Amino acid sequence: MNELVSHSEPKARILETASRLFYEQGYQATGINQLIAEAGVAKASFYQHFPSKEDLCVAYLHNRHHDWFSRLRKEVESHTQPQQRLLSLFTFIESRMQITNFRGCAFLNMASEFPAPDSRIRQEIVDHKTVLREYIRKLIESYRSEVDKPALVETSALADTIYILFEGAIVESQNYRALWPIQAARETVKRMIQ
Amino acid sequence: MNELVSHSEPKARILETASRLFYEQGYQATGINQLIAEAGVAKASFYQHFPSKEDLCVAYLHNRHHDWFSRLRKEVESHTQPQQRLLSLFTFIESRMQITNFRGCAFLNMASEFPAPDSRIRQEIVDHKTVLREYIRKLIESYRSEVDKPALVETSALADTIYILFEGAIVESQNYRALWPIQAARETVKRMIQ
Amino acid sequence: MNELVSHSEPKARILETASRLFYEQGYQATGINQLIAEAGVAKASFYQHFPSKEDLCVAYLHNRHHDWFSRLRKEVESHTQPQQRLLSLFTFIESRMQITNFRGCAFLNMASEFPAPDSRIRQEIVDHKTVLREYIRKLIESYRSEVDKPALVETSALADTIYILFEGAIVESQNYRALWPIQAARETVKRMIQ
Amino acid sequence: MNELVSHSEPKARILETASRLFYEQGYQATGINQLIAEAGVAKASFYQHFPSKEDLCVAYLHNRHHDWFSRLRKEVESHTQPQQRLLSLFTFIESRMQITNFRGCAFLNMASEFPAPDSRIRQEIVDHKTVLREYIRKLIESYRSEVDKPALVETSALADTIYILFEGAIVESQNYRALWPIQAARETVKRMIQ
DNA sequence: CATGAATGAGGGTTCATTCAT
DNA sequence: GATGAATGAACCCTCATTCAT
Repeated sequence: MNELVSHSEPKARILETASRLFYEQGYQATGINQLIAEAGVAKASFYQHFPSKEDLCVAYLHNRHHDWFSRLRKEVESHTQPQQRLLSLFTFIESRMQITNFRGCAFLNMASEFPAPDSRIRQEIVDHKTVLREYIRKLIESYRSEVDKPALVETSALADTIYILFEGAIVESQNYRALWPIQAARETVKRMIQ
Repeated sequence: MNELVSHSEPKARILETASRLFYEQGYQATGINQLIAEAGVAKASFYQHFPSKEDLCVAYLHNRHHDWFSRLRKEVESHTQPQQRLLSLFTFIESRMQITNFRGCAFLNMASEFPAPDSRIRQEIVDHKTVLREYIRKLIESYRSEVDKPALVETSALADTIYILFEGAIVESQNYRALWPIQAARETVKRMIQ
Repeated sequence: MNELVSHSEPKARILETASRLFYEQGYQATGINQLIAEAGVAKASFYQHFPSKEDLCVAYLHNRHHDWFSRLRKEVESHTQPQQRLLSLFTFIESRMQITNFRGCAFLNMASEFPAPDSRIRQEIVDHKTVLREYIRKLIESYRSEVDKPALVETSALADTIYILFEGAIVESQNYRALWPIQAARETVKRMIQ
Repeated sequence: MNELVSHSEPKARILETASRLFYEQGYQATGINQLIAEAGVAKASFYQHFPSKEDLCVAYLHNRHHDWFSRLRKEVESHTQPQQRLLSLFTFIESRMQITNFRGCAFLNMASEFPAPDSRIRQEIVDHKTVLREYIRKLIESYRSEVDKPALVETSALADTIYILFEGAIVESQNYRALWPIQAARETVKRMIQ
């Protein structure tokens, strides 16, 4: 076996390699040949595990959704105060953006390459964002149930505002390759919930 | 000449066609062959006007920047009240998203396909967003100079918040193929500047 | 076990499936993967029963020869008059062409895909046709021994004429997807043996 | 330029090579890689001239139809007596079978590989055979208008019989790699028209 | 005896670019 | 200045076969 490649199972190696390449280079810029070369797998082996490149992409997004969310939850749940929990959303992506060299959101990037609205890939992306939006809404609910502060806006409206700030912060951090958009969004949220 | 093709100059036809295809399909998904076929131009003619596909992309972004901004300014300047001007940012993209079938921001979409930070393409994108960010900052300054309201946050902080809401609203409207993210952002801004 | 798959023995299932697919699609157009999938057999199991695709093809032709001939004999032997027996050759293929949606002769079709003259596959085909030719010759002999009619041509010459008409009728029925070539050949034979 | 290849135009070289390979090996057995290698043409050049392998096949059949027919006509028209003209049909294929090493009819062979009845390829094949059938019918008409012999069967019936004998002779000559089927068919026709 | 994973070679097709005219 | 033919590299995918279990 090629000693330069991981000794994990082929299917796992393919998914790991795809996760890296799709994220770093994009979907279309990543060819099957590069993918199998870096995964150390024969071409037909790849297609035994994934019927098509698109199927691999769906698996990648599905996998990434769980990875990313478990990381996010871990970060959020390391805090106990509702306000801190909300703010940790931004601390989390601040850290992620640095680690990923400001590549941004894997899901939004993928959506840019898939204009057709009804593809399975777009569905995975919407599903991911829907879960995130709901997660933020629940953090707001917890905050409001614990913190005694007059509500100027409805919970769901506040949640969507924070969700949109969160998303905007990611794409602008990616664009400028800088952390100020995330920090600005966090400060705005801090004022909203203090 | 193909009668289905515009009679404008070849270079202009190429740029018009590229604008449509790059935006609707993405950069990588648009091949040179499709481009010259739909532009009604010979292949060598194309390469005489644009040394490479990447050069065409730069020209496309440059061109689009001016188009988009002139449209935005026209919309904003159709209002006189500072608050209305600010809110018209969101009215504008609400309209644009519907017209473009929720394809989102041409610049952010392109950035997703170009991870390399130092490319001319990324530079065009950053330039565009920098101008937009500054434009919003100036709208805030006008608002604050005309409206007598105690400032809770600095002008530049408010400007960045609105800028990030603006960007987040676009990407989420694109993602969900819905207008609620734009409307939610606008309502948030409305509360901030009342 | 896949309930859609027959419960016969694996080897028999493979042969049944191959008979259908090779005949309907052709040899080259039928992949091993499709074959084992539709037969409900594992890939390695397939290669245990048939060392290669070509071996399977030989078995298919061998098998088909016996099937086809037993059907033909049954049809022919349902008649007692020598003339009727001869004409039933054409009635038989008229019926077969309709049942098989005008796919034609399995052996001639296979020969088209195997130009190399010395292959085992070509040998199977020649063997089949040789038996058929001999069968027709014997039908002629029976006819001549029973029917008292002056012979204008030698028995073997008449037999070959009918054999060639038979073969020509099949390929042209296949070509035009029509029965008239078979009917025309039968009428010609009828005149020859009246 | 590769000195081993003809100096004719690329498109012509492709068609010549395809004519040889499709006929000798079959359609499916001939890969694009082999084709372009033997034609001495780059892959993309091939696709500039022929949008697909199927298109090349259609062009091949069309081309072959004209070649084959002009050869046949030349042979037939070298005779003046109607009977000789008819019999020269068989002399012609007797010669052709030897030249082509008993590869048989390019059109019938191709039909074996294309079961789908509505393909353009099948249409080319049917068109070819329809022209041939009509040609034979006209030869019969000429014969009957010139030769004073009581007609036992209708002209069209006789024409179809000879057509079917012609076709049967080709496929059986191909099968046995022998000339006797053609000679047998010719003798039969000779008796019918003497 | 049966299996599913793995393979190298090749399938047909398209890519962005260059060249001779 | 404009053209269409030609190119090598790469595209995604499937082939018949083998091997370890």
